[in-house]
Amino acid sequence: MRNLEIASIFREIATILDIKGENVFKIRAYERGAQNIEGLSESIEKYASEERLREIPGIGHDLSEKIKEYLATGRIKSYEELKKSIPEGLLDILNIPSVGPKTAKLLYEKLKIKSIEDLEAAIRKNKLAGIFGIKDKTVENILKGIDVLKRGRERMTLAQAMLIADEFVKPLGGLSEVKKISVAGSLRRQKETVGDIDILVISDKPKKIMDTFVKLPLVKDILAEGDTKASVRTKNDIQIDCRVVEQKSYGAALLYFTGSKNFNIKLRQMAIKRGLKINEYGVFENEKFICGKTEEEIFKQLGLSYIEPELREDSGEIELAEAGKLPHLISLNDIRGDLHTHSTWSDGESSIAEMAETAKTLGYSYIAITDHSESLKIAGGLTIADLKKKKREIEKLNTSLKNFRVLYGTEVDIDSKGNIDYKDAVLKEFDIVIAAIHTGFKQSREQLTKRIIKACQNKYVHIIAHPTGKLWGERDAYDIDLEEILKVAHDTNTAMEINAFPNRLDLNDHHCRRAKELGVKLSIGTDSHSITHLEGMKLGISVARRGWLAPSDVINTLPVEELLKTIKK
DNA sequence: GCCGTTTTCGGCCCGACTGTTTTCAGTCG
Repeated sequence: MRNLEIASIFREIATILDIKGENVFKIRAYERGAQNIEGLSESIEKYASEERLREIPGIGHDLSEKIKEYLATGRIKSYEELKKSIPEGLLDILNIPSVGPKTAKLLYEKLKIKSIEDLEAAIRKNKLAGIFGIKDKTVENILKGIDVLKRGRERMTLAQAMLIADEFVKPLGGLSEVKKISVAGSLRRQKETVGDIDILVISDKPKKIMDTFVKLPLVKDILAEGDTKASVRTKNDIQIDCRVVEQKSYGAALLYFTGSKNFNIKLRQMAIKRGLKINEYGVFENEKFICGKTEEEIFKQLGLSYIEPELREDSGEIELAEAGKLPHLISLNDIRGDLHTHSTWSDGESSIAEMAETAKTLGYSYIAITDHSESLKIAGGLTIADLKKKKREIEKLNTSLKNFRVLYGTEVDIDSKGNIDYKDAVLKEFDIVIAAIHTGFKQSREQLTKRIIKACQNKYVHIIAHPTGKLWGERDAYDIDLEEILKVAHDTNTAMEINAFPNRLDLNDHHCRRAKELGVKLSIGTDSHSITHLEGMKLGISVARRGWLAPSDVINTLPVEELLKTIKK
């Protein structure tokens, strides 16, 4: 899987061409190629070996030749030469907000500035001031930009973004001048990480909205403030953009502001073919306003069925919408139970009864209590004696619960050789067994893959939990051949988990889509360690929706009897 | 560099805000 390597090379080529002042469409062609390669759910090697590279949108003759060259030789000659044509550090300068290719080129040509360090030194010596087109304000913005870059804010997780967005949406939404307010951008598309937060407001008094927005308590800096659009940076260095439009443009603005960028471009191209123009104010024929109040009417105007925000990536959904064949996406209401939770028996903070009670209030009809297994001492893994007591507790609880069932489960450890922590005789007592890797993350790709495959092949393992082990901001995914694992999962009727815990979200959307293509069943579990975590299901749902999953792809949409029948091997 | 139901050349999404050179290029989304 060298998709990301190739995508990042194409992106870098685009950047270098940009600095060199090449044709903007050529630059865009490389960016588009990179984007589409990143979005593939199969490995680029597979496309190459099947002579299908040019089926990838945006990959034509030249780019496909470069991909083949890279796969064969490990390098791309023209790229190496291109790199030599500009100083190495110059690319870093482009990462500074407010500094683009034109400025970078100017700085290099006039002052021989080749790196961020050079740039800082030049500013200290007051050398920038003499350059045509650069004055105090520009220098100030560059300095601010360098500061932001150095603090290196990463993208935030979806859960964090939701919380921060609330801090802006609630106070703004309370204004009498606000008719409607909505988050947009990658947050509305429910991406697993969010770069900045976009807020759309409908109002006839944009000035009042702008004034209030830039003065909210969380705001540290105002990056830009116009009549209908403003950008601020919060105290925790997050950029928030706010845009105000009139009611009649709500749908058009929401569509535009939600993106993705490629999705918008595709829609606007479709509009042009129909003699129409789309912008954030509406759909226009010449200068005549056609529609724009709702997203639905704009899609309809283009001959498309409604496309859910989570699907808007230009990765095939537009074509399906044209044919009226979009998948019916799963939603939170479809979930009938949580299949991954912990109780006070291991490292959870709530009792089984408390967990069950809360699950009931969420409208579920079952919950699996899947405490850790014996070898995971640090998380209070259960001994065989513990298991007997826990099972009795669950049986007793189940006799008193109406229309609800607690499933006797375990999250059993897969050891470094791929063995399951409990013996088969113990495993077969459980209603549901999920298996997971908690140690030995640094093993080779072969070893790790083998371990998980061996777990799939165990007759009593129903689900593999958090299959890639990724922890956002803490730990990268461990190196596994997921494609191979998914194939075995399919053959052994083992479900793969979407772990809904806020900093896991593992599998991701691409993995889900691939799993679905291969006919692998998915399970969404919250990995709750207290009753307060159970509501995290919505994050798992967001991954599933972005992964094109329908209710029928996810086992915990089934009634309990059917669920147990389905998972049986 | 890509692409084609206005096809193999001539297009390529569209607009807000900023700083500055005061009419517009650069940057960003």
